[in-house]
Amino acid sequence: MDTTVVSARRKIEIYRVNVGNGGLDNCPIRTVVQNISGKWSALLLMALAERPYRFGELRRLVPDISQRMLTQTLRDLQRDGYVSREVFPTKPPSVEYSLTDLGRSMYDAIEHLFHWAENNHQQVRAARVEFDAAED
Amino acid sequence: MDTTVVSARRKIEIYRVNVGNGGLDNCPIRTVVQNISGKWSALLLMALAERPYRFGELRRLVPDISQRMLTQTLRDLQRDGYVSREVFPTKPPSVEYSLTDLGRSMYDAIEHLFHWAENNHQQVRAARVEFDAAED
DNA sequence: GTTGTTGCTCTCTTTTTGAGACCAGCACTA
DNA sequence: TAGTGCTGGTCTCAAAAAGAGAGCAACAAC
Repeated sequence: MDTTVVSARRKIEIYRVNVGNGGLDNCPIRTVVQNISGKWSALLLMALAERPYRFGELRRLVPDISQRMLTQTLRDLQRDGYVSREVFPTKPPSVEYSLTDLGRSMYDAIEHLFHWAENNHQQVRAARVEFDAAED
Repeated sequence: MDTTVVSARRKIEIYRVNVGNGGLDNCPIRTVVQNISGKWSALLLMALAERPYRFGELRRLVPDISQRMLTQTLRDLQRDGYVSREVFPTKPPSVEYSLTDLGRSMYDAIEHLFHWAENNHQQVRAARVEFDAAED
C-alpha cells in the first residue's frame, strides 16, 4: 500500500496532464487531420479544388498513384464528406468526383499550408541536405 | 508506325497534362506535405508550438504513441528543419525539443487547418456516420 | 474479332507502424 | 551495496497499410 501510493499518484498526475490538455484521444484535430494526412489526400484535394475530375483523369494527373490507392483515398475523402461521387450512365459508365461545400471550406484552410509549401520548400530541402550530411 | 502514332500522341498529351499542372513529381507541395502528414507529426507540432518539451513529456502528452514512433517522427521533423533537438548534460541526460523559426512559420500556416478542424469536426463525424449507414 | 475504354476489385509483395523487451548511466533508498 | 527508478533511446518481431499488377464486365470502334 505504501509503496504503491507514489506510483498511483504519478499515474493520476499523468492522466490529468492528458485530460487537462483537452483530451488528445477523441480530439477534433486528430479526427480531421488523420484522414487528410494520407499520402495522397492532399494531392487529390488540390486537383479537385481546381475542378471536378473523372477517375481516369485523376489517375493520369497523379501518375504514381496506384489504382487501388486512388479508389481508396477517394472513398475515404467521400466518407468524411469532402468529396462527392457522381456516376453518369454513359456507355462505359463514367464517374465524376468533385468537392462538396464542406470540402471546399476545408480546402480554404489547408490552402495556407500549400502556399507556405510553395514559398518555403527550398528551405526544407536545404535543411534535409544539411541533416543528412551531418550523419557521421 | 501508323498504329503507334495514336498512342504516342496520347502519351504526349498525358505528359503535357502533368507538366502543365506544375510537374507533380518533384512538386514543392508534395515535398513539404508528405512529411508533415505523418500520423503523429501534426500532433507533435501542435505541442511544440505551445512550448518546448522534453522527450518523456511528449510521450506522456501523446499517450498512444510508441516510443519508437516518437523518436522517429521527431527525427523526421528535425531533418526537415522544423524542430531543433538540444541535449542537456543533466544527470540522466535530458533532451529538449523545440520549434525552429522555420517550424514556427510553417505552424502559422497549418494552424488554419487546425482551427477549421476544431470548428467543423462535427460535420465530418456526421458525414462519416451517414456514409457508413448507407453501406448496403 | 481484336483492341481499347470505363472504373473498379483481388492477390501478392514490400514498406510502415505498433508493442514490447532491452540498454547504459546515474540517483536514491533500504 | 544491492535493488529500483528515471533518462532517452535502440532492437526485434508481429500487424497493418501501401504499391504492383492482373483480372473483369460491358460495350464501342476498327
